[in-house]
Amino acid sequence: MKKIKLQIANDIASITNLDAKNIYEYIEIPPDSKMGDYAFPCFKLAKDLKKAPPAIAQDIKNGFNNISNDDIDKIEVVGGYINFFVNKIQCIKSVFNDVADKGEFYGSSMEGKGKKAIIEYSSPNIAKPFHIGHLRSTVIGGALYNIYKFMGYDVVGINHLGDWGIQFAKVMAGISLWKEEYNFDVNPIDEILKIYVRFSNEEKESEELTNLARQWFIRLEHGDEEAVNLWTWIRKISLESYNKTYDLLNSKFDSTNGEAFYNDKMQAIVEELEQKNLLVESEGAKVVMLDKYDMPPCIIITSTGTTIYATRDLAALKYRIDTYNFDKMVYVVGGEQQLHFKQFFKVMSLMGYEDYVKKCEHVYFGLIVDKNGEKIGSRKGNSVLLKDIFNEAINKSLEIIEQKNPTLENKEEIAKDIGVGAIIFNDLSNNRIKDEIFDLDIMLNFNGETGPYVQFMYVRTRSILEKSNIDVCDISNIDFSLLQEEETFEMIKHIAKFEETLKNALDKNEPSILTRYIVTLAQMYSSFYAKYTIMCDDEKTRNARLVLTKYVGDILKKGMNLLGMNCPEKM
RNA sequence: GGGUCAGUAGCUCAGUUGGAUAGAGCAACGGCCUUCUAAGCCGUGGGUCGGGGGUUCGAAUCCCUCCUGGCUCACCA
Repeated sequence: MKKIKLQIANDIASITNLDAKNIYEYIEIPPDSKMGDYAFPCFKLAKDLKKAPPAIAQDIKNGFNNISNDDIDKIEVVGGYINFFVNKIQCIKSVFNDVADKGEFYGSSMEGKGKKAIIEYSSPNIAKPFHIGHLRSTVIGGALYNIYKFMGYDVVGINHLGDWGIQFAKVMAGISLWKEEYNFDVNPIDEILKIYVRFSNEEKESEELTNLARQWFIRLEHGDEEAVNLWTWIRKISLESYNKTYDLLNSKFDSTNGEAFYNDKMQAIVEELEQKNLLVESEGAKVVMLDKYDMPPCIIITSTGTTIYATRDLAALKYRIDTYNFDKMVYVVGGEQQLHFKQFFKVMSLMGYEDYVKKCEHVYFGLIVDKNGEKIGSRKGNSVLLKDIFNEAINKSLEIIEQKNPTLENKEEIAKDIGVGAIIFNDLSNNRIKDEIFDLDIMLNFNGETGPYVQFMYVRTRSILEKSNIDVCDISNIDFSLLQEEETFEMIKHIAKFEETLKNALDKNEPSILTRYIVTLAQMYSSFYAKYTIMCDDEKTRNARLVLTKYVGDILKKGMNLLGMNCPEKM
């Protein structure tokens, strides 16, 4: 398909003596396929050629009379548009050959070859259990990780754990005060959360508690043995609990170097800032003034002498520059932190790392809100733990399976794929910048643009293929003219857009582009399935439809896997 | 108040970077199971693209202005 568009661009270019690249950019797809497969609007040429658009269109059409192009069946002029009708059989043939050639790599490209991308995502504060606020970064980052990899990048996924800082010290202070009142044997991470919540509440009444937490953090930064031991213990049990969730979400990290990892690298950054005359004292803290850039100061050392997240982000980026020499550095962090990233990027630029800062991008996203549009947070005590949400989703899926398909084997495993997949899919189905409404009933609805719907369509394709005994890998005998019906051809055109879709999703760091692509494909296949009998009596037609079924299934599966979803073979 | 993101059908959102008659899903209503999974399909209704101005062959899209909402504005991350 791409080749056909390119050919049209070249032909128009040779007729008009214009640059083929620009022409290619102008070519668009008509709103209705009855109007053609490609269209070239001539309005943009009107000024240069000093002619009315319809006349230009007619001229170009006439020009095509002298060019032989087997891929094009018909050319029509409508107003200022030239509409091209491609030869369907040629087109189907080229798509099928392309899919067959590339196999499981269909849709990938060489775009990222030889390039290194770092994706920082998930990055929870591990002194607390995994709650709903951590979901988006984990899911969006995970999808980007997979997509970058598929597009040929050498990817480093970093879980920049929040295992340092005053927050962590609050938990430590809380434990030191109240450890006798809690039992850490059974479910230590839950007890730690209770302590954190209690500390946060009591802190509002007592400044002493805040001071105590600061003391603990100072001790930790100075390597005090008791503090370090306590820190090590909290980190270990937190990670154990986190890994259970990461397993469910298929999250993969190449590094879990969190903030603590940079503890011994921050002194160097502070010194470098001092050397470059960027640090000033203000209200007892050491800061970089950014008023020239219309931003508040960036705090590097607090008035109590400890570091802060900006310090750690600076040290981390410096370390990554030295260690990885990346081509792209993507921070998957919530939109609340936009100012922080702008500040920290600016400071890094001022230090002379502008070339690297240009390769950095803060990929942010909206909040998760409940049905009433209220933010779901962990501070007000209405904390929603991710493991509880997953359990609820999985249980609901199981109930539905019991209802719809009680004889299914391996129900628990499948319910897990459906429940977790529904949550991932929901998270990735809207533009990531918008707030996400978290409503399990909507995402588990099997009708509509949901994870279960897409999974079900995939299962259908597998179910049919299982019944057939033909070798669907061999397309040498397929009669492509049997797939020319309107909707079928539309679906094949959609298949041809897979690579473009992935490239787009990558360029914009926007997994929802892929999600919507998959939904559309699933819908198209579902209509196809309802309208035509795939296992029909005519062998040639059956074979053609089966091959198409296989390709659709493969792409659906690939797409879901890239998003981080599992896909059951039966459901 | 400053910064920033957003405002499209009753609800949740798309809209190919300025193109042809603004599209999906949910919800509502009406059809379709004796055939490959009805966990599905088909159809109907539903719009001042937040308001107003401007730019031009052409605007949901670009510029200006106003209105509304989210996030954020130095020692939490």
